Amino acid sequence: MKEKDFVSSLKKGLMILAAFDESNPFLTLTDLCKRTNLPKTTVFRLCRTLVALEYLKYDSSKHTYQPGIKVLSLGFNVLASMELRDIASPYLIDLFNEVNENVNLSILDDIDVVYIERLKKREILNIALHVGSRLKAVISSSGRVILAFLDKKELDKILQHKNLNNFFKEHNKDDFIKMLERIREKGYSVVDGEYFPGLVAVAAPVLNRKNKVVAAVNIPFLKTDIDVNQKVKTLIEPLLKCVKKIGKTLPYD
Amino acid sequence: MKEKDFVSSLKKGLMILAAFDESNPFLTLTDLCKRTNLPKTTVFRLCRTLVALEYLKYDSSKHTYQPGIKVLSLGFNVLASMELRDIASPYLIDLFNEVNENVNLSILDDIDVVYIERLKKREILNIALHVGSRLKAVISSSGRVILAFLDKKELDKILQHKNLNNFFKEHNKDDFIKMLERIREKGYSVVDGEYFPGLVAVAAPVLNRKNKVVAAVNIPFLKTDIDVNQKVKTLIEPLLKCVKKIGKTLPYD
DNA sequence: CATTTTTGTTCCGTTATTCGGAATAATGTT
DNA sequence: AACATTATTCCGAATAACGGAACAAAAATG
Repeated sequence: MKEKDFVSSLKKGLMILAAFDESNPFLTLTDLCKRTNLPKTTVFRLCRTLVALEYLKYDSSKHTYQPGIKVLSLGFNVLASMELRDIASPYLIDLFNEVNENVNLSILDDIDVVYIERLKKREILNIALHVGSRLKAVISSSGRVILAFLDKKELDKILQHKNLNNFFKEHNKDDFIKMLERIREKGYSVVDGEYFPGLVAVAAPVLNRKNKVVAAVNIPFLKTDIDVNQKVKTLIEPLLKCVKKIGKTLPYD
Repeated sequence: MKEKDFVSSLKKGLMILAAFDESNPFLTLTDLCKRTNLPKTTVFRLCRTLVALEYLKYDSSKHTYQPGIKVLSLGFNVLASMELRDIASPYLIDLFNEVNENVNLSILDDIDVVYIERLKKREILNIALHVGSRLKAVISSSGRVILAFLDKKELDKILQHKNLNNFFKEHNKDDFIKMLERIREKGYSVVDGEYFPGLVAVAAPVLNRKNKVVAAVNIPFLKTDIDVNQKVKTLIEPLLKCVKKIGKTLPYD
């Protein structure tokens, strides 16, 4: 289990930073111990270091740690280096204004789909996903549409991933591939309630000028009393226009 | 120089992640050595660890490292935990649509102002600032307006910060404080070309229901041939309305 | 194409540093 | 006030991080 030449204290430190999430922005020392399975003293020492580096903030009155805003600069150095996001952003705003629904931009990372931009309506009910959130590609509308437009070779590599074994116990692989083919023909994907009951999403691929998928834009909505097919129809045209515009604006590979 | 009980390998690992930025998304091993002043072998070992943890990606053909998208999840755990951003976002879109200028939301962190949301026009010329970017509070419109609405005690603490010594060699401190008072009276700040020649920005404070500043919204624009005062006048009203709405929607402290 | 220079990777002995159990201190709880 | 929980300090042991040097692989140069 021991990996060779591996700086474990770095790993442990990052485990601590990663322990915080949306629903747990404040954690005490013991919380962190539980979440990381590291001994108290170790966590304490690492936290002290992270506080000194300002990646963590400590509230001495409540004995809670909180990620410092400085970690943003880590993450955003990645985003900033993504031309895609910059280019897409204005077109996404247009789309958002046109359809008046939430709009997301995501890319494929390993077997996951990661949100890199997100425009949200003012709503009480909102899906707890944000920029940086990950979803299994196989279950999300964006993921499926990206997979559908991938080269066979790349697709195979992903579908063989061990972490998808469970998924393919419940879903026939050949059927899944056939479904992807149908998505490719149509040019967009629709996921209706599979991820979460009552939640529908349509997604379209962003193709660069070499016709390679680089991202996907999706529009999720709740099916209350509306006719889903009708709704999808009204969304598809603006969505497809949007991804086409983004693709055209992208630089060559 | 040695700090007590300090996990230095964690620090070094984070130095590596922090070495990447917008203009340097790809770095080689030697690049990283230069930027961090760490010995080759050490950097190599740390990079190997970060790659294994997927916080770094390695392109073996070009011998370059690149931050993995996974670091996003670190940074965004912070953002996600910020109700403020969530609440403000839709109002910022409204403002953006209304004035058709870039719109930024930022908060104070130490003596810096950090962007936590940013809406951008489709433009060739764009300021190279993004979510996570930091600016000295004393020189930015957002920073100044936040400072202006701070308690005297908090303000003093910031103005005494050692890293501002240089600033207060060139600027008289009393004059600066008087300027802040004027900003407070007006309710907004205007920075005209002080940060960058030809760049103007107006900013207004987001006050929570206890009348405490929690953030600022600003609108930057380039003064080409337009009348700056005129332009400012047209922006102020929508801007002030926007921050008021955000403030009202915020939860109690 | 041969030579030199730069850059990346492995090796390995040394020692500093991380480690974590146990003791102590500080908080909170009943 | 007694107890329980959580945070912090201490310290000796052992590991794991360190970095110089040697080696390998690319690039650059002539």
